[in-house]
Amino acid sequence: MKADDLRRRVLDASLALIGEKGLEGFSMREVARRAGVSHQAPYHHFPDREAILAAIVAEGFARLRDSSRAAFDAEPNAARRLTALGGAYIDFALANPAHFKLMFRSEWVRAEKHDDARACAAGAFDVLAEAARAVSPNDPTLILTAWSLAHGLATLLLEGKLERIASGAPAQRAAARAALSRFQSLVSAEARAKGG
Amino acid sequence: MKADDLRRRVLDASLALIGEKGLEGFSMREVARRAGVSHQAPYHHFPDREAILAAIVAEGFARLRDSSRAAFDAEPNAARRLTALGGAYIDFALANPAHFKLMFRSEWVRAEKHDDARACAAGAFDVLAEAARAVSPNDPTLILTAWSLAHGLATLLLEGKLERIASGAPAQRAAARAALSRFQSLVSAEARAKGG
DNA sequence: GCGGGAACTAGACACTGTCAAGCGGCCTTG
DNA sequence: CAAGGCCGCTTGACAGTGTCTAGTTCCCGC
Repeated sequence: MKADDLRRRVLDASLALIGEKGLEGFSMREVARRAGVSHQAPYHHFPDREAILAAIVAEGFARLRDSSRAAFDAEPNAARRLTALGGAYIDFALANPAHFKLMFRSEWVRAEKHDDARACAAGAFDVLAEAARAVSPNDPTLILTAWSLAHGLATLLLEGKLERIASGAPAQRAAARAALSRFQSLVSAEARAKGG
Repeated sequence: MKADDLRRRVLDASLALIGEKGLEGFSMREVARRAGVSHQAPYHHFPDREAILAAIVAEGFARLRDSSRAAFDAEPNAARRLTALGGAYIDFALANPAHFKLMFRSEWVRAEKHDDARACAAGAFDVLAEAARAVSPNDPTLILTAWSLAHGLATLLLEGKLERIASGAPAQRAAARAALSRFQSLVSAEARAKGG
């Protein structure tokens, strides 16, 4: 078998399995079965079950970092850039639900124990921090407010908890976008009030 | 055994177990062991594992509803009331981490499938909706923005993801409070701008 | 006193994650 | 070319899980 070929196959099988059956449907042995190997073969590439999930977490943070960076570079206006980052955050969560859930559920992966996951997470965070500083340099609270808003929207959306707000996934997605731009206009209104 | 005595003991043992070992440490058989009964006894009070967790979810939403209502009644000013509700939301999450996580993680409990959990959730939601309407009656977006902010803060706090923002749990808690009041001042500034 | 059901126990089954041991082929070294 | 060793993988085992099926014990209404 090609070098690390099985490693990649295991990760792909894991993602497919989680996509089909949800996080609780993930199982070492089922992954091995889907990869067409014995139930112990994956242990030659990952020390244990959590290591597989940690690799997915690292991949997730890397993707989030990259798409955040792309959104950052595409929008020159500082206030709109923060909103664009929020949109990228939500888009990422919806496009990679398995990754996203694992990234923020310590009962599945204790991300801080896995070096590459932590490094990728730091990279993604830095983009957001830079964008928040560009809006108001001396305000450490803005980054937390913006992040929490985007994170809350993404998790509630992903868990289907917004049925009471809007009916159906597309309407919920639109509502989330509206909340983001609402936040942007709140920030802008404050900036104008201070400025004039 | 007294009627429903074991039912309560099972729930308490479950919460204690989750508190000690986390969600992933929860096990039907260990709960039975701690309740001092055979591994099958709990099945006489709950159809399956998820039903135990669903009962915890219902209890959680009931508590959240009650403490939200208390916060609502204690604060007459509409804008400050929304912030107070956000504070109550975060306090609830920190005081009942096992409840809170289960309430919003569909891989453990599909809350919508359990009637009493759904009813209690609706009750809690109504308090928030009423408070948001009091701030601005014709703005369906405000409730989602406020809820998402509080929810994002609570989950990030609970998962220990704010280490990059502030070091140590007390500082992170303070940062979350700051984000909430920052949001309140954003909303107030907008209201003044519109008013004048 | 008796039938029936409710609360509980005991045993089994298929499944899980992981440890230990074994096997075949390639790479290095002699 | 032969020998040794390691790497990737397989097989088998073990303890633990959720849940099904079958008992057992005890109380309550007739």
